[in-house]
Amino acid sequence: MAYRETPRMRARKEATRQRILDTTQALVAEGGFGLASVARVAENAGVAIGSVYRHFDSKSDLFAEVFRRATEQEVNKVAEALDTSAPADEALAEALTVFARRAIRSPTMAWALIAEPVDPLVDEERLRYRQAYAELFQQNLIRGIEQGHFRPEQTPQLCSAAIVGAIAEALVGPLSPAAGGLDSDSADRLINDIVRFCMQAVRTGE
Amino acid sequence: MAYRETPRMRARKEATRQRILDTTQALVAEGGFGLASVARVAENAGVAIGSVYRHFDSKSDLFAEVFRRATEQEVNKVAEALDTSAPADEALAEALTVFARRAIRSPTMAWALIAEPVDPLVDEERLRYRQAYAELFQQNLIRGIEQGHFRPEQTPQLCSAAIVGAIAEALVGPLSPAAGGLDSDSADRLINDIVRFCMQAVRTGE
DNA sequence: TGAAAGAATGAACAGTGATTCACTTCTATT
DNA sequence: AATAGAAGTGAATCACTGTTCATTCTTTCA
Repeated sequence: MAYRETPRMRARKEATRQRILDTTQALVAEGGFGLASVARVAENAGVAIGSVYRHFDSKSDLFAEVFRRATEQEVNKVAEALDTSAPADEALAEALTVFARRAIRSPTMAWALIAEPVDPLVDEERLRYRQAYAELFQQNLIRGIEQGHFRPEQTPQLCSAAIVGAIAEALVGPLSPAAGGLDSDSADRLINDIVRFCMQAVRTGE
Repeated sequence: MAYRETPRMRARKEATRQRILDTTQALVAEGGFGLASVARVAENAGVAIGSVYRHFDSKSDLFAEVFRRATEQEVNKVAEALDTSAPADEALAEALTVFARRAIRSPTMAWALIAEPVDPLVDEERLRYRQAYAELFQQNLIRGIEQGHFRPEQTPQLCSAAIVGAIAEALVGPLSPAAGGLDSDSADRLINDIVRFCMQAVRTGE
């Protein structure tokens, strides 16, 4: 035996792996999973096509991991916003604001994570991700109902789906093909409108 | 000159054209535009692949026309529901019910029309279709605001997008991968929940 | 240094699907 | 019946991607 994996090599391999992941995520943010062909990923990452397959079993695997990474970030941000001692309605408003602001900042990524059809493997991840959101919102809605802020007769699971859909469509639908980015004023107005829409939908009449 | 187009021939051509359109629409309803490859369309329509290109310049053209047809039906149904002398809020509730019921009846078609990424040409049509909905809802919302049923500070265009998104996501998201169809009881409950969500979102607190 | 073993490479392959076009079949007219 | 002109055909072509693997390059260690 003349060769053994050494820490240096392991670190280098890991770095390449991360570079491939970063590159892919950047491509997805730019044009969805559809833009991230293996050839393009390889080129942007500065490796050969074959090397991608040294680090990932298949393109689906790579995509699933990118999806997981990107999603985790988003869910964590929302979870953070909901994890507060403030009243449930305020917490929800804040969480929706965070969600919307981040989606506006990268609408293509938002679309890719929420709605782009990709692959059965990614769809599996997507279910988990929906589940994660649903659980977060569900807890918040239950808390809000207890506190008397939210209407008690609504179905939390459905409402969270409807909220996600409302945000996604309001953002990526009418706005993504339009001029590059919207100025921060209209972005703020948009976020306010969306949050108001969703809050009003779940909130009790006071 | 030995051949001239005759009414009989024109009718036959038109019939084939319609058959291709019908077949394509059926495939889209079954599995989205992705299922409608030219080869499959041709086979199901009982013509050769090349014949499809006698009737349509390209697959994109065919898709755009199918999209237009299918969409027009939906928009008309919603317009019908909104065109009433009843109060604006009742009209909206009815329109949303119609929209949701029809989407539930053919969720794949709903998804294909609302969200499936297809083609720049279809995207153009999609914008027109959004515009059509936005105009319909906008008029209704304006009427409802005048009548004091809807909150005056909301942005009609945004709200209609949010509504479309909420319905779409609530329907196709959590429900399409599940068992084939849902029984009529849970379908009714789902429709009620969605309509309630949207109505509550735009309606004034009374 | 040199041999062993892993890492990297990218041309070649395979699958898919839109589009073309040389050819056949059909229709209407003389 | 003969024929011009249109409709119909589907195998071949083109374009695009994911995946493989024989070959080359690097790293390690005796």
